[in-house]
Amino acid sequence: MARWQPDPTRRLVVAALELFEERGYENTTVIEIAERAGLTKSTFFRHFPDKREVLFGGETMADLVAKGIAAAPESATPLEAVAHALDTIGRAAFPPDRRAFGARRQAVIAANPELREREALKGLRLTASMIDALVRRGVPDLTARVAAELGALAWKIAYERWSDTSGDDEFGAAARRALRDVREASSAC
Amino acid sequence: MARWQPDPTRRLVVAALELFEERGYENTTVIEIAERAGLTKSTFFRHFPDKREVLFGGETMADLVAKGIAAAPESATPLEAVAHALDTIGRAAFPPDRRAFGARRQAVIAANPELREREALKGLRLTASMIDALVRRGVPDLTARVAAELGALAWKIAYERWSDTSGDDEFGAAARRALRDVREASSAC
DNA sequence: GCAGTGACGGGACTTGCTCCCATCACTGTA
DNA sequence: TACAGTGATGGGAGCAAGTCCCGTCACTGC
Repeated sequence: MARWQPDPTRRLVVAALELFEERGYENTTVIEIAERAGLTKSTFFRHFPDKREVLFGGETMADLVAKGIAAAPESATPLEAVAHALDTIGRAAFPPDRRAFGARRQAVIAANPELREREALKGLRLTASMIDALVRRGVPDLTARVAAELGALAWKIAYERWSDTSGDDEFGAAARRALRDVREASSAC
Repeated sequence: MARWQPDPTRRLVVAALELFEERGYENTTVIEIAERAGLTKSTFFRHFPDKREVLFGGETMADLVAKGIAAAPESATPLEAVAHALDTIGRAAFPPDRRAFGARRQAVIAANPELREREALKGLRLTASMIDALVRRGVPDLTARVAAELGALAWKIAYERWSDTSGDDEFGAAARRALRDVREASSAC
């Protein structure tokens, strides 16, 4: 018999999400999460640097976006490069079967200030990563900052729509629509 | 003789900033901050909800921006309303004699992940507040979100320039220039 | 003179998080 | 078959953040 059950990281995430839904983030102890996953506190902190991160670990969106922007055709404008990146990400990190998980995760995050704070930090990282990738393409600094900010907003809107709706959209389509909407709105400011 | 020294909140902020500069945020204990201010841990947590907040408390930028947007002339476009708000804030919350403090504060925040995280949350609050104020003016939701995002970026750039430079600019002027730059950049995306 | 009031001191307690060491199924090698 | 690594986990000591509750005492108004 195997010494340990497989995929401890995933088990911790599932246990945490369940407990946060049942009794709220702040009424849940790291020890309780670990126990439900059949592990201990020590092991929890070997898989995640802190309690909040259990809902944010895994695929780092910032890296994916940076790669996507770098891979965009050279002729693309800044926002077109961002669109290319969002499209790539949709295929890589948001398969349709993860939508239900995404919706539950979003609800838990929205209900807790600490988790919203961590989400805000991830947003900053995403933006910083986009700025960096755009500057590497030769985009002027200020233009890159604006394009990244608009791209991050589009990403946020797309993720909201994708996880909230019960339709059968894929993330890429939602992202394209969101970016188009953001573009239109920015010319109406 | 008075029972307590005056302005305990300010004394705590000053003590915290000094200690963070001397030995770093994470090598500084709440007890140490309180002791340098001539107080105790209990009193610290009566003035601030947590350790991070000691550098973010006080004038809440989100409220000021909301008031500034609401007070803008009715004919103003979304971004003009934002400009009006930034201008008002400059006069109210960023007198020239606070620039040195602002620069020290920024350096400490930049050096620590926890403080950057809190700053990111404040940024979200600022944006949310701007969106709300714009929607109240009848601005469509998506337009409001984009204008708020651009406004928040302008605010950030203005604060960076204002606290970093040794010139004699006032915050309002820096904000106007930043918003104009952001506007130009957004049409180059 | 005298009973509130309210800011502060102080200590007990929970929990997040770190560190260090022991355990033991699995691995490759002789 | 034997045997010394390896590496993920268990477990416990310890520190600091943050909460709670209660006592203290200069100030206040009557």
